[in-house]
Order: sequence, then C-alpha cells, then structure tokens
Amino acid sequence: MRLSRLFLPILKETPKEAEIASHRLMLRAGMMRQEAAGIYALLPLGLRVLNKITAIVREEQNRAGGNELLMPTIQSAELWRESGRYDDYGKEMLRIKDRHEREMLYGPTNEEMITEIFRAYVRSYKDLPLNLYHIQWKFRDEVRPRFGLMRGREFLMKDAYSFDIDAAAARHSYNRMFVAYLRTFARMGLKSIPMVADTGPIGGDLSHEFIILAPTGESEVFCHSDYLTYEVPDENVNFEDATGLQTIVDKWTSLYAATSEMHDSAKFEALPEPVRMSARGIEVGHIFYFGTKYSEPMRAEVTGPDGTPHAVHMGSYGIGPTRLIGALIEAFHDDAGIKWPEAVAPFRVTILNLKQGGADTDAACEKLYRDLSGKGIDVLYDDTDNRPGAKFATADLIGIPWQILVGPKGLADGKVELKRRSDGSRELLSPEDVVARLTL
RNA sequence: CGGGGUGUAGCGCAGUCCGGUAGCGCAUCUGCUUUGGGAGCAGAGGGUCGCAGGUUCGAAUCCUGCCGCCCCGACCA
Repeated sequence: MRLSRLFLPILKETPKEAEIASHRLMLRAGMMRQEAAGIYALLPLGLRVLNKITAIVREEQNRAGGNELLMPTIQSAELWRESGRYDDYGKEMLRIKDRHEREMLYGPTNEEMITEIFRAYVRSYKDLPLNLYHIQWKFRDEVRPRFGLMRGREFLMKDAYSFDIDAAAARHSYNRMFVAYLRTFARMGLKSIPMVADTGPIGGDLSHEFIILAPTGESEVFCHSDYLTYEVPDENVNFEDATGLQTIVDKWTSLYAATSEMHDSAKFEALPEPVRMSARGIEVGHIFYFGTKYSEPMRAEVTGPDGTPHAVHMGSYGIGPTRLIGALIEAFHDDAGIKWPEAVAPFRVTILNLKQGGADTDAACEKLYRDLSGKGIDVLYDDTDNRPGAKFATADLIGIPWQILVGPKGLADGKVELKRRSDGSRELLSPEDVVARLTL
C-alpha cells in the first residue's frame, strides 16, 4: 500500500476528550472515529489491526476444537424470558421494538440463542463435546463508557460456548479454552495471567479472568511474580489429552493471582516479599463454567448412555478483540506513538523515501516496495512529498515494527537503514540484505 | 445514577464577566524555495458560535429550556 493512497487521517494534536494513551493514540493515528458515546467507526488502519487480532483468535479457537458460526446481533425478547434473564439484565440491555411492536433486543451476549440452537439439533451424548463460537458485535448500554475502545458500548466479542454431558467433561472443555487463551494472547506478544474471577450476572462457579499487565491498566492486580516466567504451551499441545491439559491449567492456577475485587491480602502477604507483585492490569478475556444454569430452564438436554435425558453442562468463553486493540496499545507505546508487536501490526514494514522525487531514492524505494510486496509482506510505502521529519513522526506514531529509511546519504554507499520501532535500533544494510532480513 | 466540566473552522484554543455582527495556531488550497527528526516565504479558502425560544435597535456574549460530549465515583467483555 502506498501511503499517498491510504485513508489515514492522522492528527498532530490530541483531541481533548482522549485521556489515556490508547484512546489518544488511536485517534491520533487515524485508527478510529467516535460516532457517539462508546461507539466508534474503525478506519482502515484500525480495521487492519482488528483483522489481525481476530485471525489469531480464530486460529486458536479452531485449534482447540471450536466450530465457528455467526449469530445475529438482534434477538427476540422471548428467548430471554425463557432463561429468566430478560428482566434480570437491566438497563444495560438495549431493548427495541420492531414495526409490529414485537420486543427485540441488541444482544449483549448469546447464551440463550446458542442454547436454543443447540437444543434444536443435538439429541445424543454421542454428539458431545461440542464447542460453538462466533465473533460478533455486542451492545451493552454501559452507564459510563470511557477510555475509547477499551470500554465502548458497541464492541466486538468472540464468544464461545461449550456443551458436555457432565461436569467432568465440561471441565475438559473449560481447560481447552483456558489453554487456547494463554496461546492467543501470547501470540499477540502479551503476557496474560489467569486470575480467579467473580462470576457476575452470567452465573456459575468456575471462572477466570485473563489479565494483561500494562502500566495504565484499569484494575489493580496482585500476583506471584513467577507467572511472568511461565512458558505458554506451544502449538503442538494436545487438546484431546484431558490429563495433559489439566496439568497445564493446574500449573497456571497454582500460584496466587487476583484482581482487587477478589484480593485476599492475608494470602498475598503470606508470600515471600520478593515474589509479591502488584501491578495494573486489563481484562482481555473471561471464561466461565456454569453447569446447567441455562440448559435446565431452556431444556437443552441430550440422551445419555443410560437412555435418560441429561441437561447439558455449559461454559462460555469471551475475548474482546476491540478491547484488545486498546490493551495492546496500552502495553506497547512510547511518547512518539504505538509500537505494534509484529503479529498484530497493520503493516509489518514501512519504507520511508526521505527524498521523494529524487531519482535514486525513488528508484530504490520502488524496487524495495516491489520486492517486499512480492514476498507477501504487508508493506506501507511512504511516497508522500513530506519532509523526512514528518515521515519519521508518522511512522513512529502509527507504530509499524520495521522502518526502512531510504535517503541520499545512505544510497551513496549503496545502503539503506533498517530501524526497529520497538527498541529504536538501527542497522545500515544493502537493500538486498534488508529484503533477506525481513523474509527470514 | 450522583458530582464536576465543556460545546466557537477538520484539530487545539482565545473571545462570553463588561452585547456592536468572529479571531489565533496547526491542518487545507495555489506558487516558489526546501528535503535524515513534524520546513520557509507569499497569497487564498473555510464558521447557521450545540439546538430552540426569549430580552434588545443589535446576542457567540444576557435569560429560560433542551441536547451532545468528557472527567471523578458506584457498575462492567
């Protein structure tokens, strides 16, 4: 993509409504535009990041055994009356009426609908375990939306639902998601720590929040510092091996870790002082096991080996991809702008032509652009006629992991400069070596 | 939902107290020069002053009502 043709409305000055880094930087980097309180349009750069995030989420859900489908955003009130949540959910649920005065709602979550789909088709324990998920927009009418995408009212959510014949099998399903979540966040460059969580209005008795550490995080968290050194299972982890998964989950839940709401200061103080870590965190995922809370009232049953009906044991598992955009920026930025991890960067590399219109620089940039694009690399070529300083500022702001600086000085020696955004390190290389380096 | 702010050009702001027909910086457009850390000079365009009433010869400014948005708290993927 050529920058001259990319719709990238960057701002030099910070819009006054933005207080925290991610909100400020998303607006400045032209990633999104606010349309109403807690409601945002994603611009091309923001959408690119979101798509990278959802691709990783999807891969890991599929690897763990999930089946992707897509449920609608609008749901019927009747379904929610059946589960008893229509009245319980309160004002956070956006209720609307269609032209026939039928009561509808914009889904804040999908337990009811997925249960309805499940019971319509699944009859036998032989069809279990089953994990269904989708990635869909949700609406929760937050009293006070804030922090840009981090707490919007309309947000994208990956929500998965598991169905099992009994509690033991459900525990295996829960563990699949637990491990998938560890992997999902790690692939984005994030260190996530599972913490025992309050189950809230969704209900149930087994739940973990996945918290990533960021200095500007919303909540205060307390944990054993050894979690920072734990290895995340690699892609060869066997999700069918219930015992193996349980071992991993046991390890990741054995040490103290709690958000401030669940914090037990006596337990925490009992830890040796050097391993006590208190930090700021952002919740990016939440998993629940809630047994038969929905399957009983909604009669989602299968016939068991004994020939009698069994209400299925369910779990639900959420990740907020739009929130993750903000969380990633909170975790990876400096005064100059965003520092995207490569896995989620909108472009992997950007070429800065420091003398646009110069015969040598233009030719060198065009060749680099062709060569890198030809290798399937997401490359952004800054072919605008801005001065070098402006190009540096833009590249740093939008946070592309690799910058290739092509200027008359270096080209005189046949060299261009490869700069790494994350640590600012630079290296003088021939254009061929740069291509080789980036295609390793 | 309580408390506190705020609304003037795309963005950041001044002007409001003390009424006289709207200004600054950045951005945008044109031209020339410039090209390794947000360029310089010259010129140009762009605003129903959040909305609706009212007071007045005259309202961005005073009065009344409404709306939007932000921040702090209680609540949450």
